[in-house]
Amino acid sequence: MGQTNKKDETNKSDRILDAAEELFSQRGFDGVTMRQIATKAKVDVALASYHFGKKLEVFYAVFDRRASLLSDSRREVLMKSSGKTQTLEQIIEAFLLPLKMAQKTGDPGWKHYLALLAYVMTSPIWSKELMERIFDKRVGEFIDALKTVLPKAKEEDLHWCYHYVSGALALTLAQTGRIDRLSGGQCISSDFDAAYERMIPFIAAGFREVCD
Amino acid sequence: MGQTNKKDETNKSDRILDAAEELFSQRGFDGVTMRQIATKAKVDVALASYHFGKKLEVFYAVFDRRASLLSDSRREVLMKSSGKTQTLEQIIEAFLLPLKMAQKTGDPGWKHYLALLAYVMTSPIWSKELMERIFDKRVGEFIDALKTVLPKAKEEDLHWCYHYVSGALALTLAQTGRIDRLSGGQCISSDFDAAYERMIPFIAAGFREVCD
DNA sequence: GACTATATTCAACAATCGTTGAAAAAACAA
DNA sequence: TTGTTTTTTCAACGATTGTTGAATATAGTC
Repeated sequence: MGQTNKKDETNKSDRILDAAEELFSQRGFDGVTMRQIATKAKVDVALASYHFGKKLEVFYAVFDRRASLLSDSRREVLMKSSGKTQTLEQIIEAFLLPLKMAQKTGDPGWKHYLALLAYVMTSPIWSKELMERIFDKRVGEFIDALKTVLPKAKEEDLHWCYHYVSGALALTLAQTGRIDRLSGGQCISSDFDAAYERMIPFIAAGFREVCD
Repeated sequence: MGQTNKKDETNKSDRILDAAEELFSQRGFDGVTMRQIATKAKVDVALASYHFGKKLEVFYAVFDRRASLLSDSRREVLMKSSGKTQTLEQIIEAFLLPLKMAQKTGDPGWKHYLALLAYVMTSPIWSKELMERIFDKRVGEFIDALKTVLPKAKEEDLHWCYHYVSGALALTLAQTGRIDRLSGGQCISSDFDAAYERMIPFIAAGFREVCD
């Protein structure tokens, strides 16, 4: 096999996924052609089909590659902190931590993937089949954790509040650059630290108001 | 002219925009072909080009058609309530009111348009040119109104909090159906009343926590 | 070395894309 | 009516799309 060394950056199979990841995150599934992916990966057009099959399967491969890493990390963090008595803020922080860590790696691939995740989360067509597959499981665990600190909360209210969290998060991951423009440069889309720092107290206060 | 009666539902020019609106909101710009638009509008393929020009200009025409209506309505509501002393909740409610009203018309066109707006808001490529054109102006007015009830707020915090609002709103408008699934049918994506009802106290509490 | 399996390239396919010019139809003005 | 303008249809264009089969190159095994 020519694919023994998985960390080799000259590995063409990985280069294809990297290129596809960046392009899909910016232009969406239909806005990207197989030839654009191949060109960016510096690879022949036919090679992507050889390794992954149809264009749709390339998209799935890109999405799945980091989905489990993210979801597993989220489960681990939530489980680890579950036994102890904890605050609402700590639960929210635990939920956001894997995303923060992914960003912190400095790997541009993760930055692109988070934008792709935002694209999938907000898309009526992709949301169902792709979020259901991996990420939906974690939401139930998150909401269960919230119930321990918000015992009076109605199930319906919890889900709507999670919906707001999910939306705020998605727009952050999307990094559209709009907040840069609206704030006159005072805020920066890619500044995830600034985003998370305020998001936690913002969300916690919202949950307490609606669910407590 | 064959286009005298603007309200005639057999008006082909309008039918094209209606069809394009629905398709673009579901599949995005690149996921829709001129032929799909024409087929849904029951019109020849060439007619869309005749009336609006390039495909991109069809997209712009769809976006612009309702953008000013929405933005003007938002300015009006914000202005009308500006003089009086008002609560944080009232300011937020005023900001959301035009969207609520648009939904309340029962016109499926508006429902599709709001989903299209969510698509544009969360897209790195469309957000800049399309949101800047019309909607960005209203955000400054909204934040100015917030300053009157949150005098101690830092500009940076206000913008980040608005960013969370914008995200929560976008995901609501997108109507992805995910909350239906996660909540086991207890919540429904298209139930804007339920979404807004909780969004206002949620957001208000968040603003107070971060900006007060 | 020879042999095999995997990886990559090349060339080309049918299908579909957005767009256009000319013909035909409809609406309008006189 | 006749003439004029606008709208709509028709047919087709060249370009690009995803995908494939055969040819070539590379790596692995003996």
